[in-house]
Amino acid sequence: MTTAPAQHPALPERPTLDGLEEKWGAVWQQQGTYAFDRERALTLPREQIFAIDTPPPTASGSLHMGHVFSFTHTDCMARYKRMLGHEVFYPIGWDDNGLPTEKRVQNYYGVRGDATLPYVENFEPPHRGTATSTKSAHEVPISRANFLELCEERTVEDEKSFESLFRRLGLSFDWQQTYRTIDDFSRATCQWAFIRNVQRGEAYQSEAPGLWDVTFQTAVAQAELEARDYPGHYHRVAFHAEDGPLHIETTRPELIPSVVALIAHPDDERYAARFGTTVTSPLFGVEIPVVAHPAAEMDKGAGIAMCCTFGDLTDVLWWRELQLPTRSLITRTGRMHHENPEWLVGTPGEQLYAEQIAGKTAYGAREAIVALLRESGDLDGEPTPTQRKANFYERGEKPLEIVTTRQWYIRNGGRDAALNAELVARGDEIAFHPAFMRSRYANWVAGLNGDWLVSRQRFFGPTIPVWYPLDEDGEPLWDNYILPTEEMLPIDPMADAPPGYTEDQRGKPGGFVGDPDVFDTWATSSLTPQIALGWRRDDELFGHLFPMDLRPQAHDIIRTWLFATVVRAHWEHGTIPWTDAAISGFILDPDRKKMSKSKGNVVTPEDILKEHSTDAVRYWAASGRLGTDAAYDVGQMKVGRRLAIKLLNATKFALSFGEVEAFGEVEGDLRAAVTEPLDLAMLAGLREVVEKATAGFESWDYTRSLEITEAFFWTFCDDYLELVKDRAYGGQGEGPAASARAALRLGLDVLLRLLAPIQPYTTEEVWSWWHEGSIHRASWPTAEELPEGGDATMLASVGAALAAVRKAKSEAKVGMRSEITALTLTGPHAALEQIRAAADDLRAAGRITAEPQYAAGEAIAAADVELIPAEKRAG
RNA sequence: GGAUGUGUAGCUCAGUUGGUUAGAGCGUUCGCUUCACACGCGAGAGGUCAGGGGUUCGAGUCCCUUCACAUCCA
Repeated sequence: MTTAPAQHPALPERPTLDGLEEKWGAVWQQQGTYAFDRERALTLPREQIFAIDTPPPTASGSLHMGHVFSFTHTDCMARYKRMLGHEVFYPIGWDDNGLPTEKRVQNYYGVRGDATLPYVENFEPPHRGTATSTKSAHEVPISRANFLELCEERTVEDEKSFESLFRRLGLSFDWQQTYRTIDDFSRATCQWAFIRNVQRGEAYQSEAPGLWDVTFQTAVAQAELEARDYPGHYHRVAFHAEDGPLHIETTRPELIPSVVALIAHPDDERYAARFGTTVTSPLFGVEIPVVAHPAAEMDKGAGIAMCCTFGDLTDVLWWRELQLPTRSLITRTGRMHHENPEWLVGTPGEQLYAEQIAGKTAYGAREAIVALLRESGDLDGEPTPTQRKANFYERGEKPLEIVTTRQWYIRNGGRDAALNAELVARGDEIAFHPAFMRSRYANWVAGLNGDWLVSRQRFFGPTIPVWYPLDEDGEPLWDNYILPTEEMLPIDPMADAPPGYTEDQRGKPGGFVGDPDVFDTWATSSLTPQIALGWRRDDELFGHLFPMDLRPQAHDIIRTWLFATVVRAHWEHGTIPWTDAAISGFILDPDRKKMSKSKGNVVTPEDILKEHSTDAVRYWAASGRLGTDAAYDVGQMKVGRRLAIKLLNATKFALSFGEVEAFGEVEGDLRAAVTEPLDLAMLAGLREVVEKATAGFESWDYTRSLEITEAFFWTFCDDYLELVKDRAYGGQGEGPAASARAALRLGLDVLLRLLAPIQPYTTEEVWSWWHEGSIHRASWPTAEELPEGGDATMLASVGAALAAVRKAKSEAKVGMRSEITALTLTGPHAALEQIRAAADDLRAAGRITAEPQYAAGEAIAAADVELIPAEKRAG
């Protein structure tokens, strides 16, 4: 029930948006306005809780308008749910681990992690943000532990700038519900979830050819790949057979020493006679078979390809399906093996390899081999330039190599059709907003071709909690791996000894070694629901709130973050991790280009917020629908700013007419004071607005809700407020004045609450002028709280009559103060009746001094207007 | 090449199960110091709904097709 306080509202002389962020930000923080009430949540039925799996920003990453955009979307929903009375669980975490942080630390401090170095006490890095060179030669190698200390230092600092932005943006997080993906609890959660996967057979280790980044020297997963055009040259090279040369075309002649087969398409007539025969490789003289496989592309190059284990993923396919030998040449550093490969022993190529190839980079080896081919006459013609698609690590600059390594994998349906179908079905259980984003998910899952590789040969991340016993010769017994117990977590197998061993047995025959790797960053962030809700730490809360309600995120990481989270929840809990996924689009610059640092078109969000005010920027963000890319549009921010200022001024004006009680009989219930048909008409229109605005939020369309409310608010200001202001001042007596004042208050009370999720600062400021408590803890408006009995079309009719009067003055090019001494209003009969019923309001607003004439007509219009131009004021 | 989305006023975008003359804001033009707001108010101009074909009494909306753009995956 809306009640008017006894004292006159304290209205500011000249309301302003300036300073509202500081003023209300401090109040919200101090009063815990957005605090999550765990005890209340546990007593509520699940459907009255709204739990959000907030995206933890990469602390070392840059702040950009995309953060402002998507976080505002989620915050609008969170605020709506909170006003509905839901207990909102809205945590904020920081994604610290991973390569972005390592790169930032390397550049910021001028250091490089080196696992072979010992820890140095009180290490002082050469730079703190002052490094001028990013060349690795200028980086100081430091121990893993020292490196981790610097990662820790840097991320804590970087988090502060995010916090500052998020607070100014007015995000209604509970800042007590925070986590860092590198903190002890997150690491323990990550390790324990993995151990459970291992124990149930959902994770396994395998020695297999995999994608490898030679720059970062780490394995890379399918989800981190990026196919890019990469310039190369086709080299037409002759292989030798008894009946003459067989030419192939290759972009990677340096791999000729490791060729294991020549492969053509089974339907390719040109090579049909060759299948089953052998040829010898040029220079090296290794005998290899010519075989058929449908993956050979007939129209590419010569139509016959050399298979090297391994040059690319097709080689891996052939190697697996045709059971070809493994002849690995490229090492983890990207250089050719130093030792002579055993398959070259005794061939003409043995000496050649040792002298010309061993230890060279792939590029150097290529140059050498091309020169040798030219010399031997096996190079046919000159190399011709070509563009090929090569796989890159998304953060890397060199094409990935394929290297055989021992790694850990989590099963994700990439090698198991039944599991794949189950995971696709999980996607069907989740409501995507917008719904078409489910296709992204389904396409990705269906297209997987391998399990999820989680080992990374990096530093800053939860360690893989596994030890391997060593046999009497000091060789690891991989399959007898040792896992820690739950109480030990988090552990570092490179620093902690496994159960039953002591540290001095590390690396000794009969002792143990630790797995040196860390987890893929998604292996931790795929557990954000578990981390945020305190799985294993607060099982009561976790049990009640999991699965959560909402995962908000951008569409580019559906294949990574969203999918990985689904995989982990599927294995550990047998459920989806949340019921809804809200997918935000990207921010494009005005030229419709994606904004990015490399394009130099980024703007600094905090500056934008200060320049336009938070509520203005939030208005822009809330004007972008889920799933739709949005333009960075200063114009929209200005519109939002105008709306906010209008809220200030209109509310001040509406309250300034005086208290409703002054006219007696009201007894606090404003609804009883609303008696005039025009006032009831306005409120009837608002009842419809409340229903539509609520329906908008319910269908995750906060933009629709905003549009509906905003449009009504402008009509409220331009037409209704103009029509009733004379009456509200008392121009028609006390009862009609009370009706207008009460209707204005009721209307604004509802309008402010409808806009509160979008413009939290302005609505809070205005609300405070005549209410106790935060608007953000007030209840979401309902149609029922407004009086019935009005006819919403009446305001439209009277408003149209007012517009007709204004048009007459505008066309006469006179001021709106000009007096109208005669006019005829035309329109449909019903509309004229409505206008007649509000004739006094219309005459006051239009300065119509004569009694208007009424005449039937099609549209509402003013005719036969006589007016006296207002005297122009001096100055 | 595949998937998904988009194409409506100069710009940014709405347009519900198909239903009068296709809407809003910005910008633009003209006018107005009107006792909340000049960060304001009022009025006007501005569209072959990407092209073509079809279904229908009726299509921006449904179907087919072509084109363009974007994103993701090959």
